[in-house]
Amino acid sequence: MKKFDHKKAEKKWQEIWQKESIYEPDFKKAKNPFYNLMMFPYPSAEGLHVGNMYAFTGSDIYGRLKRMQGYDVFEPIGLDGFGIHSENYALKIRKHPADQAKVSEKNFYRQLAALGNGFAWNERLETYDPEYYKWTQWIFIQLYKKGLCYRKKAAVNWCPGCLTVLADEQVVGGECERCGAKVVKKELEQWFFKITAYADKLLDGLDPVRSSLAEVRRTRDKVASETSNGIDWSEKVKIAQRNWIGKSEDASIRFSLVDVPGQADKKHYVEVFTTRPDTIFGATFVAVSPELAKFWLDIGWQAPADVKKYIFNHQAEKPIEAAKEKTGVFSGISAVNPVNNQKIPVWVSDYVLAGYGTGAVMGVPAHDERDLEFAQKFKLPVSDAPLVSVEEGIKKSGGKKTVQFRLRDWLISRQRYWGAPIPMIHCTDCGWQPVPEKDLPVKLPHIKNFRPTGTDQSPLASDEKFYKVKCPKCKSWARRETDVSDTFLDSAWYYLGYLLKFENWKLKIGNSPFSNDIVRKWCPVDMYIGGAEHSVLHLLYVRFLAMVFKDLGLTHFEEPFPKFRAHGLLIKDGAKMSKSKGNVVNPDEYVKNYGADALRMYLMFIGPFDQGGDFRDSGMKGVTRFLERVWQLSTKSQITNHKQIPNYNLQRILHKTIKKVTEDIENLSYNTAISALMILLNEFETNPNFISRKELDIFIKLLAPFAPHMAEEIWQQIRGSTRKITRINADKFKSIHLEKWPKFDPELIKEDKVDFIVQINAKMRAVIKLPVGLGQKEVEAAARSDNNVAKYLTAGVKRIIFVKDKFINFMV
RNA sequence: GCCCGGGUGGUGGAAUGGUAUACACGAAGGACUUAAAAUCCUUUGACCGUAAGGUCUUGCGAGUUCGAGUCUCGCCCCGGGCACCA
Repeated sequence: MKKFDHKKAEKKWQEIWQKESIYEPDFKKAKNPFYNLMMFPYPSAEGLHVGNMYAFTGSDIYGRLKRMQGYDVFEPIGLDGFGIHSENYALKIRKHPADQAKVSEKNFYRQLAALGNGFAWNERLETYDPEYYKWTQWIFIQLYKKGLCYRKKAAVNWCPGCLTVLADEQVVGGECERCGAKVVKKELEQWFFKITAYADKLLDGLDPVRSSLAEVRRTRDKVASETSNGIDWSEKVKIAQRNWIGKSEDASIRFSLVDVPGQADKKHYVEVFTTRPDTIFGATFVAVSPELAKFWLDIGWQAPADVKKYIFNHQAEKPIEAAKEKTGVFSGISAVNPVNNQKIPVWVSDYVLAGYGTGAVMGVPAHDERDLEFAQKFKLPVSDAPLVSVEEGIKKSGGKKTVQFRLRDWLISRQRYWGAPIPMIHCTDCGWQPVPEKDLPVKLPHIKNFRPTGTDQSPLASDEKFYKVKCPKCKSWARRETDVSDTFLDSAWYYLGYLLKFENWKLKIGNSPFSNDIVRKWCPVDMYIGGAEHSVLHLLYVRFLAMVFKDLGLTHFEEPFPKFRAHGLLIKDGAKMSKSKGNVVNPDEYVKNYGADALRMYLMFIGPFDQGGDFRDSGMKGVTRFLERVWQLSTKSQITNHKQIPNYNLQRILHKTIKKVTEDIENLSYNTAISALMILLNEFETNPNFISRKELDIFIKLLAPFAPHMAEEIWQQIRGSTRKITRINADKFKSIHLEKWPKFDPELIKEDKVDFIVQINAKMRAVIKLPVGLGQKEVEAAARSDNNVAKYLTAGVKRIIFVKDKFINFMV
């Protein structure tokens, strides 16, 4: 028997699928639209990572099930090609990012095509395409006009590696998410998106309490997803977002200040911020952040020299570090505790965070570890004053309840080259003006010197042709903003971008691009799959923008992804894959040697999709064997002979498998779905004479989402000559991937006999086969007649526990 | 420190409170072959036993239950996230 030629078959079907557009939904006429989205990759020049393939395959299998279940599935693909990551690589290999993008794009699409996924290639997009970033810029302007985008001088995160500022979300453990350099704080004026204005909404959408989905359901044209309790997301990711937004209810309490040089006592005050107003009687000092102290200096405080020095030392660039040794200095000022009129010292200390609460805390060493540590270091008293209730603490101190969020506004500007230019113009007379929408896109010029400057200026600041423009308002000379926007802005709306691409980018600026029928029909996204590492980056930004779009009347939905599932991480031989370890798996090699189908199946068989798995070369063998056995069985001549001998047992296993595979794919439990297919194949092989074409057809359909090429090859071979198909007879060709997904017959699944477990004192002593539905008496009799059981039942039976069709337990 | 996941054979991993170790890899033995690869068959948690059968076993220790990998409590270890957020 001839072996399956995966190279030939994969190439052939990929071409035919594309020619026949079998994965292109009819956007306008589709009756059951299903938007199956996978996080698009940034095209690293090293090529597609096996981790990408793992994620894409998982998403594709789900999409293929839905397609066969009769949905009009839209599974788009694109490249998140703008941004620091791609640019850093271009810098490293001394190539212009725009040139490198072309190379990466070609390579990536080639690799993606080789996977055999059901991508809608016509709608593919790249974020660096001017047609795309025209709308990225348009979105920026809409936020600006709505007052959700502003410029502010602030202590921001500066990456000395990437030579640009970063958003809080992009600083991981004090290091740059991209290059790993230690991030420092720098005082700079930057563009921000006011994501904090949506903090409450972002939080509420996660929770079952106030379901924003109810609203979606009312307004959405297509069938609402089955979720009724907030968004249906992996709990892990919801928790991460909840923590990142970090809502807490606190109190702010006013302490009047005394001993301020040259000022009357109690003329000034400080607001301290606390979650523990119940501990206020134990306050023995007040601590303020250096930043707040600096503000006091600015408004006229005559501080002692050492205090000034301390404050200024803490304004400089400094690395973000976790829990270091606390430092501080006594300010000379004292504060009065409003509950007992005690005079306590005010310290300036770097353990107080400027950006959270009021930038001042009351030190209660008896009830707070950090306060205690500080008090011990500086020999401050520790009071044993008793606790009161929270309410009493607030009431007696005259404090007020406040709500705090940990979430900060989204820093959107970058001092880099490879991004969408921020569409703003600064005029000395008129101030900041958005670029008129008709002038979009502001094209990124192809400049020679694209290297980051290391200053607070982007490389574009050296291109006069770019920045020297007329003010849109007064027409006098003005300066264009030369920073570009964060890559995460590109990816925060791409799911809508695919739908604009369907219209060939033809929408005119001035009309709302997102409120058309197509968006109404296809959004929100039905199933979103991606990495959990984006829990507080991408996934938060997308939700934020979706809410803004809704409020601007651009779209009809608030949550872009009612259903999201995070996939796990792939490791190699027990260790994380990394370039430095040299253990990164390149899918090309495996696709070439084993075939895309085999690699797909192996990746999915390796472990639970949401938990990831350990890639071992030895594991490829199992699925390769399996597929070859499927091929051999399917191409055996007698099966095509319509010979059918009724075999009840085989039917039962077949229908059980339909049920299991269907449910497992729905739950993304691909590993167990595959094992069910293996069990069925084993069964087929032991009963080769009982299989007719009907059984084989069902099996091949169940296999189709996992091994799309081989399934198609078998399907078409059974139905006639493949030679004809190669020439494509469009009238006759019907892909297996558009066939109906098999349904199981509940009657056929029912067992007529059952393995009855017989226990004596909860220890299993026998398994006896009995017809289903027997009562306790019959089972007891059958059990007693078993020799091994009988020998334990010589003494009297005290009690019998009986569960129908399952087990019987004799207590002796 | 806090919040999530995990811990099951030699390995990856299965198990609605009811036969623990499905499926696969690996290994051992056999068939085919001049030989090897490939393929096929058998065995494969540990221990005792010729066998029938028995005992033990899901990180550790308790508990609930007729019955616990699964539920509860207390630990230990691994992975991930947050972290001077008052």
